[in-house]
Amino acid sequence: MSKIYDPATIEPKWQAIWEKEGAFEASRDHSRPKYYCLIEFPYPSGQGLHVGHPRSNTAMDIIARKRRMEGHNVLYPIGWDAFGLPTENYAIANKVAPAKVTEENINNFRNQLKRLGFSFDYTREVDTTDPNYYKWTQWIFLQLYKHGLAYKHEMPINWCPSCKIGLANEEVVGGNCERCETPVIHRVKEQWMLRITKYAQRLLDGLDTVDFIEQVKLQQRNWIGRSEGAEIRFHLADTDDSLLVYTTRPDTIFGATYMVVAPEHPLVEKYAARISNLPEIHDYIHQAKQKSDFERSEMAKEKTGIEIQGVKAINPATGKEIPLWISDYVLMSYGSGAIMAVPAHDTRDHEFARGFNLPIVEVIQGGENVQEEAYTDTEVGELINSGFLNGLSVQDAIVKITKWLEENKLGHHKVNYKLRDWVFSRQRYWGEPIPLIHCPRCGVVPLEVEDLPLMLPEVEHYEPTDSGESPLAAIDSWVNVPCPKCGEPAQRETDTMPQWAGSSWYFMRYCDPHNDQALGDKKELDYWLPVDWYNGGMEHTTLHLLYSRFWHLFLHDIGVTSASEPYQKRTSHGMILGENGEKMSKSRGNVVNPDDIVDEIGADAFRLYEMFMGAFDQAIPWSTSGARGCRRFLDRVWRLQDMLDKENTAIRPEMLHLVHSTIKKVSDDYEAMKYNTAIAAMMSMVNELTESAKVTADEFKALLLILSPVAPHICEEIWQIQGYGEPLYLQPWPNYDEKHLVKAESEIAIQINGRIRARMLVPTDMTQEEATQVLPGTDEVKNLIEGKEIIKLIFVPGRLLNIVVR
RNA sequence: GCGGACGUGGCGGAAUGGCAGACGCGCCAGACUUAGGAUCUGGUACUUAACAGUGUAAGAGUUCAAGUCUCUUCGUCCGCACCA
Repeated sequence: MSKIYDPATIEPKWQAIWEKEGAFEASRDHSRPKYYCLIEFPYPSGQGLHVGHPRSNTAMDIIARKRRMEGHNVLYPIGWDAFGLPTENYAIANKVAPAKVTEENINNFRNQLKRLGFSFDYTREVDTTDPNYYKWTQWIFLQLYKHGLAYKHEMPINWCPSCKIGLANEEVVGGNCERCETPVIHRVKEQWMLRITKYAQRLLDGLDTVDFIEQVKLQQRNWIGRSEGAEIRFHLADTDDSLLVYTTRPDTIFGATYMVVAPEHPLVEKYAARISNLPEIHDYIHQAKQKSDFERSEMAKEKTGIEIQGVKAINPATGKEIPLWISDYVLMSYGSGAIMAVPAHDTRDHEFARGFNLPIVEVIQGGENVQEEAYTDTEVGELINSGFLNGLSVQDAIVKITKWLEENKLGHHKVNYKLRDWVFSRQRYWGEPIPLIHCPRCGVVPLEVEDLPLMLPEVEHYEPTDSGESPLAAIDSWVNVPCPKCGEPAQRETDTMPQWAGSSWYFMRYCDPHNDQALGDKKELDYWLPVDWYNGGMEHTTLHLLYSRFWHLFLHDIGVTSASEPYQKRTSHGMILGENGEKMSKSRGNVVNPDDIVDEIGADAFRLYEMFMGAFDQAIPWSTSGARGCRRFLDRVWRLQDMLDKENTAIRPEMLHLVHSTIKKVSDDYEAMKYNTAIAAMMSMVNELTESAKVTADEFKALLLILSPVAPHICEEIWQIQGYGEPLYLQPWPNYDEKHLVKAESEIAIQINGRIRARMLVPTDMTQEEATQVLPGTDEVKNLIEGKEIIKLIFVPGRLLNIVVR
C-alpha cells in the first residue's frame, strides 16, 4: 500500500530537486537543436499572481517540458516588466520608493510562480527596472535617435487628465484611457516620437512570413491600415496655390462637387485675409478643438461644418469651380487633412452634402438614386458623367485617371497607412530616463554609451504634475548638467519612456542576460532567435506585439541580430472569468487567488484544471468544483500504484491500442494546444486501466510520461517510488507504434437510408468490397432490408454501412 | 457602420461531412462507513408506459449522410470606428 498522495510535501520536494540540479537551465551548447518558448513576462503588481497568468505559463511549460524530453536545448525564461504606473501610484499613496515596492512585488511573484513548478530558467531572469537592463533600453533609444527614427515634435497628443500622462494612440480605447477609462483630451505638447510609420510596409509584409494566429495578423493589418489611391492637386482659384487631397477613389473625381479641410488645416490661416466669414470659421475651429476624440465620434451622426467664403477650388477634371468647406469629419492626421468630396459615392460626403444642400452628381451607374443614398459598390457599374472615363469599370477608371493625373502633373498613385508614429514620452517618474541633453548651443546631444545607464535619480516626490512636466524636471541637481559637447550649461530631457520600451526587447536579453558589453552577444542572439513559440494575450496585438516587431526589425537592420522577425509563432489564450461568468475583478468580488487553490488541491491539480477547463483560446468561467475534479483524477492516478502487476511489466496485448493511441492523441493535442482533449484522453485511459484489475509497469510508465508536462510533481514522485530509474525530466518522450493505433475489430453502425438501425462488430481492415459483398447477407442486416431493393451501399471503414433502399 | 469569431444537456465543453453529447462538474440512486463536503458502483438530452420518435439558435438548400458545407434571419462576444 502506497502512502497517501500529499501534494503539499511532494511539490516543494521536487521543486527543490529541479532547482538544485539546474534541470531547466538552458545550455550554452549550441550544437543541440534549440527551442525558445516564451510567455509575456508579468507586470509584478501588488495584487500578486492571478489565475490568468498560470494559464499561459502552464501551456508553454507543457511545450517546454515536452521539447526537452524530445532532445531540444530549451530556453523558457521569466522576467519582470516592472516599470509602470500602478507601482508608481502605490508608491505615492504609501510613501515608499517605487524601487522598493518593485523589489517586494517581484519576490512575491517569484515565490508564487515557483510554487506552481514552472520549468523556467531562473538564472536568466531579467528586470526592466534594473540599471544593467535599462542601460540597453536607453542604448536602443539612442540608436533609434541616431538613425533618425526618434524625433521631438509639438503636436496635439492624447492626454489622460487622471493619470496626468500622454498616451500613444494604441493606448486610447474608445476615446478613453486604456488604464483608467477617463476620457482622453487633446493637449498640445512637445513629445518624443518614434517613426514606426517608416516600417509600416515591412511590418505588414513580415506578417506573411510568420505563423501567427489569423486574428492577430488581421488586427495588425487593420491597425496598419494600408490603402491605395491617389494624391491629387486641386488648384485654388485666383492663386498659384493648390490643395492636396488623398483619395482611394480617383475614378470618382468628376463627381467631386466640393472640398473639405480639417479644422487644424493650415489653409485657413494662410488665406485669412481673403476669407469673408473668418470669425465664424474661427468659432467653428475653436469648438472642434474643445471636443475630445470621444465626443467627435459621438457627434458623428450629425455632421457639422462651415463654408470657407472667399476661397474656391477648381476640380481638375471638370475645370469647374467648387466650394471649400471646413468640417471635423475630416481628420488632420490622415492623408493630407483635406478631401475631395464625392457625395454620390461616399456615405459621409453624402450625409454632409444633404445637410448643407451641396450638389450630388452621379458618376458611377448602378445605384438606385444617388440623391437619396450614396452608391459605394466598386464591383458593379460603369462610369458616367465623367468625360474620357465614361463607360469604364471602376477598376479601369482608376488606372486611367491615375495615368492622366501623372501625365498632367496633377497627382500620382499613393499608398497611405492609418498607422501613426509612436508617442514615446511619458511625464512620470517610474520609467527609463531618456538619455538626451538639451544644449542651447548644440541642440539635442545624445549621451555616450560609456555614460549609460543614465540612472533614474532618487527623489522625495514622485507625484505627477498638472503642468504636464515630468517630476524629474523638479530635480535641479539632476536636470542641470554641462553640455557633453561644448561644456556650456544645459538641461537633461526630463520625460521618461513608456512601459512598452522595456518589453520591446526583453526576449532578446534572455538570450544573453548578463552581458555588460552589448545587449546580447550576436552568436547567442543568432542561436536563440527568433522565438519559436510565443503565447500571450490578445490585448497586446496592436501594442507590445507590434512595437517589439518594430524594434526587432530595426535592430536587425543595424546588425544586432540576424533574424528579421522576432517571433516565429504566436498564439493566444482566452481569459479566465469569475465563477459568475464575469470578468474577474476586485470590485466584482469574484477574484480567485491561485494560492488558495494550490493550498487546497496542490499545484499539479491546479495546473491540470487550468488546462482542462475548456478550449485554450476561449474565455472560460472558473469553477472550483471543476478544479477539485482534477484533483480526484490525480488521486486515481496515484492509486494505480496499488494495482501494479507484480509479475508482468510489458503492456498487455489488449492494452496496446489504448496505450499507443493515447500517446498519439496526447502528443498531437499538446502541439495543437488542445490541452482539454489531451487531458480527457488521459482520464479515459485511467478509467479503462482502473476497470481491469491490474496495471503493468509499462502501461503506467507511458501514462506518467505523457502526463508529466501538465502534472510534473506527482509523476516524478511516482516514478521515483516505483524505481523507474532516472528522473522523469531526463526521460525521452514516448513514441507510439502505428500498427497499434488500429483495433482489430470495430463496431460499425448499420444505417438504412441514413438512419441507424443496428450495430455490428466487423474486422477494422474490412474493405469496401468485402463489406458490400458480405454484410448485406448477414442476419442482422437481412431482416432490416427484407422485401426492399438495394439501390446503393456506402461503406466507411471502421465507421458505418449505409444501405440505400427503395 | 465595417471586419472577425461564435451559437450543442442544468454547467464547462467533445465530435478528419460518417454512431451528437467524449471527458469533467453538478445532480439522483446504491455500496462501504460512527460520520461524509472521503472513496467506490450505476444512472443522468427531450417526448413516450413501451415500441419508437424528436433533438446541435430559427428557416431553407446541397448530400446516401449535415452540429460540421451553402444561403437567409435572429442573437452573443471581440476588434476598428468619420482613415476619404
